[in-house]
Amino acid sequence: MLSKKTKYGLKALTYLAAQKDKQPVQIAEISKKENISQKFLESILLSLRKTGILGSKKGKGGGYYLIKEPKEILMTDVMRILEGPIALVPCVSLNFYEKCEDCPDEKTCSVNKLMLKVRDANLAVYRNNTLADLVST
Amino acid sequence: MLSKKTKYGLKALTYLAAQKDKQPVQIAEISKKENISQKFLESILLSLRKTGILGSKKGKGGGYYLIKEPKEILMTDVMRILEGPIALVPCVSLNFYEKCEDCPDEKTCSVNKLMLKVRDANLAVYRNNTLADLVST
DNA sequence: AATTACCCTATCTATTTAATAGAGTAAACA
DNA sequence: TGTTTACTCTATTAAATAGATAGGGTAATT
Repeated sequence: MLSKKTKYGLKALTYLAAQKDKQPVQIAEISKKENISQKFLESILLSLRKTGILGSKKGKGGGYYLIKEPKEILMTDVMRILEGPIALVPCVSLNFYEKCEDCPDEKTCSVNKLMLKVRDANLAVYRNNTLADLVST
Repeated sequence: MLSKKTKYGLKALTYLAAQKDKQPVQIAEISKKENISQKFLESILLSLRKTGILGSKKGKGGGYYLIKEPKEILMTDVMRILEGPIALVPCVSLNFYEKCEDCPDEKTCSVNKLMLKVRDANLAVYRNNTLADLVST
């Protein structure tokens, strides 16, 4: 199941991408328009800023804005920041690889075998989609 | 993240599929060989039996066995039983559809848009893989 | 009839998710 | 320069879920 964090994050990013100008948008505005708890949204936008997806401006007229063009923002990056590893088990993860402690041999492990295919399929989707693809035209 | 329930279930099914004869295999044997808590495994195998994947035999010489040939057992069915809906959000689920309460319009929802593609990609994998594909040769 | 192994219910703990509160800090503008 | 505005951080809490465990009950073989 997709976490609300990811859901909210995607909606917020899409909202920012749909802006005509590149003026900062206040958290309160996004939270209101997209039905998201403001405080929760704060932490989500913060993590997107710290990982280089968003920029922020303080003071009057401040808010959050996209650093790059929507079509330059890959879903692989967004999903890894918001949802964590794309792989469903650590032993098939590209960026967060870990050996399973209970599994004697990855080569013959059926879970590993299936999840490798699942990872590749998901990766293909996330690599072929950018934030621009999520904005309704 | 894949639940341990699914992980254990897949390993148990693979273990059964790898049997030469079709004699029932005891829970204790699978639990020992695959490093799975026996009680937890009991409940997993039970749900697989109730959904028509496994058969069971009681008494001496009893245990669990596959009802169909491994290549007839689709991963779509197995995953739905063990892990639940394949879709990451209910609004794109084929078998468990539900409207999102916080989303005004699915047609313009960016989350819906992305998750639809993710669902299709995952579905393709699960439809093209059977239990036979998980057994190491 | 006794054994074996499935079957069911209930409980418990740890972890994670989601939401909330409150205080602090930095930048913009008058 | 000071006030406003809005971002930033820490901590707390409630709810849900996962995972594991215990113990007893029941049905089918031999």
